[in-house]
Amino acid sequence: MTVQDPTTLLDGVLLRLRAMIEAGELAPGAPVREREMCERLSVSRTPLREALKVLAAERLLELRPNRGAVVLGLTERDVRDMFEVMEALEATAGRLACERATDADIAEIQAMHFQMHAHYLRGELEPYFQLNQAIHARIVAATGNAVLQSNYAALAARIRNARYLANRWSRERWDVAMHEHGLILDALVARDGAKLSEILAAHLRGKGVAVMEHLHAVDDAEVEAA
Amino acid sequence: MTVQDPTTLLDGVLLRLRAMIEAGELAPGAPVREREMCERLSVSRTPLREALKVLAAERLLELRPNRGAVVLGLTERDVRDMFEVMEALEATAGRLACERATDADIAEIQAMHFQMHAHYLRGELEPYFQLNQAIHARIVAATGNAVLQSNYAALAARIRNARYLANRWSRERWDVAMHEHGLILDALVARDGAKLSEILAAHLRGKGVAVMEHLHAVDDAEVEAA
DNA sequence: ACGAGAATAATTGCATGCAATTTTTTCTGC
DNA sequence: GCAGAAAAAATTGCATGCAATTATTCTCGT
Repeated sequence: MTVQDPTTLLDGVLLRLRAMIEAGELAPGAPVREREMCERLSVSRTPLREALKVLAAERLLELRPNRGAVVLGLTERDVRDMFEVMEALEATAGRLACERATDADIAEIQAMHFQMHAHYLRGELEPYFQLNQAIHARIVAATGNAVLQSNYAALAARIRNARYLANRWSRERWDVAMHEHGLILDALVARDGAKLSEILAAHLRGKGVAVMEHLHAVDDAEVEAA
Repeated sequence: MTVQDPTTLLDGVLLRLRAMIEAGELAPGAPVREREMCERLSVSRTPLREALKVLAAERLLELRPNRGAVVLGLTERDVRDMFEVMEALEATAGRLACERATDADIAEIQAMHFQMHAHYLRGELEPYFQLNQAIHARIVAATGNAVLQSNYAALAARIRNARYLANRWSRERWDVAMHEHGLILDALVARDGAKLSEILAAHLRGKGVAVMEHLHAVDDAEVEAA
């Protein structure tokens, strides 16, 4: 009669490990020692090892036979590749969402948009990002396409783990993004699928470019530090 | 010093299980009993159970807590959703492949195309399908985008498991598909990304429609049989 | 007979133990 | 001192055992 809501230990371990990776508590490149992590999560090696296999399948970890697991970081190429795929997925999502979203879906997204706008005006970066992600995910969900949704979510999760992407935006970039979000909402409300698709793709390309630039900036800084 | 090439037992089990599912040896809805499968694969429950978790993460199995694993079939909606996503991925692949494929890539795809055409002329369905799949996969690979490639491969694998999709084509449908493949090759050779993207999307939509129709035909037959 | 409920069997989830591999430490010879 | 080998320690991969849950069979009352 304990408080174990996650149906199984494995589920709990998966949730906790994913959270730790996303939080950066387990940084990219960090090895995951089994016994140590077992103690930390208070489970035996069996469910932990099962979780490691699953996370490796999700490309969050790499399993080196006989040599343990390490948290996967993202190379510049990974980021580029992922943005390209997300662009394709979001473009499709935009088109389909305009066809299939219920009015309630759109109303909800609209509400999120305004709330995000408020955070933007107040310069509250973190809540802004949170809602930003939520809006994009919500548009994808509004397509009613579960496969699209899960593929998108998997990519979003992987990208989120590269935390350096999130913070540090130029004011300009932020302004542009917010403006684009206005266009996104307009197209959605008008149910103009072609336009929404196009705007989402452009929006994501912009984001991708910004991220890549920032990646370079980080690299340069590291080079100088070395 | 046995002949165990797969680095680890888990890998071997994964390979064999995937093959069994794809071959229909494990039909959709069939439960996977652990001990039984362990005997069949000559491994203990540990690596088998790890494999089950991974396959569940890949949506090939469903894990019902305390009640074992079952092979997942595809609902009509699943098929529709998956074709929509594949269409998006292939369209993107077409565009990127035209930008980035090497001449060697294109030459190889061209060779596969002609070989496939030969099978078409001889009415050899199975080899045709094999090459058909290989060509699409090869175009995706030619983008150099590993994320795109793995997402595409995962979807293709899941769809392949619904084997009823494969056989049973109308002659017309086959002719149309072969014709479209000609256009695909032309666009690729001309490195016309926009066109290739468009053709691939249309090609996949056609395939999707054919599959859905066939699905309905199967359903109707089953209804009559009942 | 038939169905509800108890007893039994089978199955899953997890912990632990052991062998094989890898990593670290300690030795040895130069 | 130090590079390299040998030994020790640690870590992973896998098998097995046990408790808990689920499925099956049996029993008994109507």
